[in-house]
Amino acid sequence: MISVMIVDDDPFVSGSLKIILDNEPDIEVKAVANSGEEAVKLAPQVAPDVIVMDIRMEGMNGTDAAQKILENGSKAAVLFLTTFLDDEYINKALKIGAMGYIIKQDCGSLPSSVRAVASGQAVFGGKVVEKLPDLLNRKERFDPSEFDITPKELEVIELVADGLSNKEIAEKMFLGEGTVRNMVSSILTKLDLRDRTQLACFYYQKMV
Amino acid sequence: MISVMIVDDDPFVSGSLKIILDNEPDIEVKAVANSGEEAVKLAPQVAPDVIVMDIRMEGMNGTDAAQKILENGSKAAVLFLTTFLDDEYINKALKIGAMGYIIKQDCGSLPSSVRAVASGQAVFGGKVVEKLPDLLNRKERFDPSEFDITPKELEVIELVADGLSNKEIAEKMFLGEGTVRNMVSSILTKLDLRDRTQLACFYYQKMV
DNA sequence: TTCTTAAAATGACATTTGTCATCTCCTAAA
DNA sequence: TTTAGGAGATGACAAATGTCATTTTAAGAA
Repeated sequence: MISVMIVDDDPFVSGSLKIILDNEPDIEVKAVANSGEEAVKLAPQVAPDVIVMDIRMEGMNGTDAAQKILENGSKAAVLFLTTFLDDEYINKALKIGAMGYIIKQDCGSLPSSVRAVASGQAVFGGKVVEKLPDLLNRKERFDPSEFDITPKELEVIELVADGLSNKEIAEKMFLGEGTVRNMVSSILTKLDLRDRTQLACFYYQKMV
Repeated sequence: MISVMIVDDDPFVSGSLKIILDNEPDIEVKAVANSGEEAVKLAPQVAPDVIVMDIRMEGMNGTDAAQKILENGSKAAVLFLTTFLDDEYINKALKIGAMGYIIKQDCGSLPSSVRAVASGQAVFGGKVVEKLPDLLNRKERFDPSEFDITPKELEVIELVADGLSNKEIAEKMFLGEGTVRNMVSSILTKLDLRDRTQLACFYYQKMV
């Protein structure tokens, strides 16, 4: 039997998660916390095998709470939930030793993810993995807002620096090829560069 | 019902895996391949949801086989098995879009891993995750003689990776523009790349 | 609702790029 | 000496790229 603690500041969400997980014969929700602080307090008493935790919460956020809990000696495997792709958190989640990072939307996969995490495997939402190499390598000594580079443009930059053609980028981002061309063009203007190769060089010299 | 194909060049291992997985009510082993080549051949007919594959095999290795299979349009989620921590393979596995990378030893977690992978989550053995940040940052050293890159070609590569156009490179090296074009073309062939941007990426990822 | 603005797409265009066949030198080996 | 081979060059060509003007679409503000 896998014992679970759920942490989410939205009672509706935590309630739903509890129902989903309690419905599984081999999973038991032992506690529900409505904030990071409460989770830190409950963890030692409950001693769950798995902690399912929202990463973005009012007050103490998910990663900080998890860090505290693990520092306090908990053996729990932490499985983070996120509504969308929070790039910024993945790094920290990995660093503190989280065992999972999945998208809230596909709750259908939650039980199997909990089991996998309980058995010592690490689980990531599919989309997260695709970005993993980029995310871990990025060192951010470049401030995109400085040149008002939009998030979408940043994505294009990373794909160009991965060697993709405009057509490939278009497919990956669900845009028209011409659009990508325009975006690249606009990026080049903003960064005062001439072509995509210079953009790739810029990326590796200034952004990685 | 999750359909699975098992790939391992050790019949004892593949047999054991089949027994373990067939024992699960919601998992069905549809095929067992004893080599990478066989897996590539079988994949289109079997069309499994998940491919459980040994990463280190005689003949075609796991990553190459998986790459081929995915290129052929298979929608399968690939779950790699490894006897211990094969650092070298993780990078490539991630790059080709593998959905799992776990340790053979803890077969107890295999069913739950298969389920998680089938539901679109990515799964990694616990120890793998700890090493992930290091692994992704490390770059394999590049040996120019390996690809018989001439010294002059090496110079061209560096200039391309500096963002220069063919014309600029030609001026700098006192060559014709066409010659530079041919040299770049030859370099691309040798390194199995498509265009100068990919060459620049290659340079920063493998050569600097 | 209408108006406004930003994002996305289109089409036309010049340029760059990558590939290939071919040609000219030049040099080293026979 | 002849010859084979490499480096460099040329021309032709298709494809990809970057730029620009313009249009369509979607979403918000009025």
